[in-house]
Order: sequence, then C-alpha cells, then structure tokens
Amino acid sequence: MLSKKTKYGIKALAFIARQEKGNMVQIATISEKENISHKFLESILLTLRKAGFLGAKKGKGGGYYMLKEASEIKMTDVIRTLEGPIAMLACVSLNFYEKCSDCPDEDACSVHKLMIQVRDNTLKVLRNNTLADLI
Amino acid sequence: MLSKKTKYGIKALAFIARQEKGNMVQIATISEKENISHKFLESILLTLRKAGFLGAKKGKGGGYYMLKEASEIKMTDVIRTLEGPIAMLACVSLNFYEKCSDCPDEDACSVHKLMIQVRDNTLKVLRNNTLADLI
DNA sequence: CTATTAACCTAGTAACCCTATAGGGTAATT
DNA sequence: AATTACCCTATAGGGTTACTAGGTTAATAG
Repeated sequence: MLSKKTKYGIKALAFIARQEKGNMVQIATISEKENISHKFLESILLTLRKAGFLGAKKGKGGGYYMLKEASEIKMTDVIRTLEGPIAMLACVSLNFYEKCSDCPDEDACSVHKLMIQVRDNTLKVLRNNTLADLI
Repeated sequence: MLSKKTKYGIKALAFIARQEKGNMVQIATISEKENISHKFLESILLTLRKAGFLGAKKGKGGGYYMLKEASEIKMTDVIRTLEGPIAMLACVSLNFYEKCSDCPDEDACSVHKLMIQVRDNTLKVLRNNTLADLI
C-alpha cells in the first residue's frame, strides 16, 4: 500500500502541473484545495524539489512551480522518490535491491519468480503514465 | 511491499504442495528447510488452515496437508488472506475498499485512476498464477 | 529599510505496526 | 506415553507514519 506521503505528493504535483505555465503555487493553496496538512505537505514538496521535479521561490509571490513538462515526468520516478521500491519484495527491486536472508538461492524461490512478473506489469503501467496523463 | 508473513506463507504452501499427495508435513520440517521461525510459522499455517487452504492432523504422523489441488489455488486468494489488500490504495481495493478522507470526489482524483490501472495489471498476473505455477 | 511573505530546515513525537520470541497449557492421534 | 497441532498471552525492539513546533533565510512590496 502506498503511504499518504506518496499519495499527497502525487496529488500536489498534479495540482501544480495543472496551473498555467510559470505560475507560482503556494503550499497553503494546495493544502486547502487538496485537504493536506500544511506542514506535512511542506516536507513532501521539499523532497520533490530536491529530487528535481519542482522549483521554488521564496518571499511574496513565491511558491512552487514545475521545472519540466508534465509529459516528461514518469510516474515511476515520482513513486521511487516518494515511496521507495515499486516491487513487492526487495529481492526483485531494480532500484532498491536487497537479498532475502532466508533464501539461499533466489532462482529457486517460488515467490521470487511470481513477484518479478508482478513488478514487470506494474512498471509497464507506471512507465507509460506521465504526470500529464493524470491531469 | 509484502510482509514476511505473506512471503513465508507462500513458501510454506509451496513446500506442502510439492509433497506427494496425502503426505503430512510438519511445522518443524518446513521451519528448518525454509529458514522460518517455528513459532511464527505456526501462526501463519493456522491462518492458512482457517482460510481453507490447508488441512491439519494432530498427533504422531500428523502435520499439514493440501485440501485442494495446487492448480486450484489462485495467488490472489493466498495474498488476500495473508496480506490483505492487493491494491496500492484502499480506495481502489476490490476486497478491502475504504474511502479516502481527503478526496471529496474519487472520480476526480488523479491518483485513483492510475492506481486502478496498476491494480488491474497486478490482479491479472496473480489470478493467472496458481500455486501449481510456483512449484 | 522595514515589514511581510513564504519557503527552508531541524527536531521531536505519539501512535501504530512488524517481526518476531517466549512460555505455557490443551486436544487429538498413534 | 509420545507426538504434534491448537491456542492464548505477553513482550519487546525497531521501524514507519503522519504529523507538529518553532525558528531561519530569502525575496518582494511599500
């Protein structure tokens, strides 16, 4: 299950992407419109800015804005930034791989093979969807 | 990410299904072969028995055994029993639906639509795989 | 130059869940 | 009598989640 952090982050990104180009969006605006706690959202947007999805400007008239076109932002990248691994098991994760302590031989593991199939199908969906598709 | 409970449960089911028909498998055997804590496994197998996947027999020569053919056990059912929802968000779950507190209109939610796609693809894989496919 | 605005940053935190571990007793079967 | 599942409680460390509090820094308006 996705954490609220991820869910809120995606909704916030979509909100910003819906604005006219160059427009600044403030935390408070998103917080109100999307029913997200102001402080929690603050930390989420900071993460997204540091990951290169957003730019920010301080002071009056400041706020957050898109750095790229929404169509260039793959949902895989957003979710990996906010949530971490997309795979259901660390031993089948492409970006967050970890060996299972209980498995001497990964290739012999029945669960492993199944979860690779699930991962591939999930990735297919998330790679084909960009932020633009959510708007 | 899947919990260890689910992972262990699937491995245990696969282990039992690999035996000759009618054979009893004891907790201790699975625990040793699959590197799973005996007590933890005990509670997992109990869950699986109560859910109707396994039968059990007490006393000498007792143990767990399959109640159905492995090919009749869909992975969706196993995972729902052990893990709960398969969907990434409760608001797109077929069996464990819950409304999101922050969404006034589900159909307008950008994340919702995406997660339905993910769910459908995941379900496709898990429904097409039975326990027999893991062996 | 000052006040205001709004993002930045560091902590902290309460509640909850995960992954067991431990112990003990009961019930059924051989 | 021995074996093996069943069932209950308790506990405990570690981690995550979803925030909250409060101060700092940068930009802009007047």
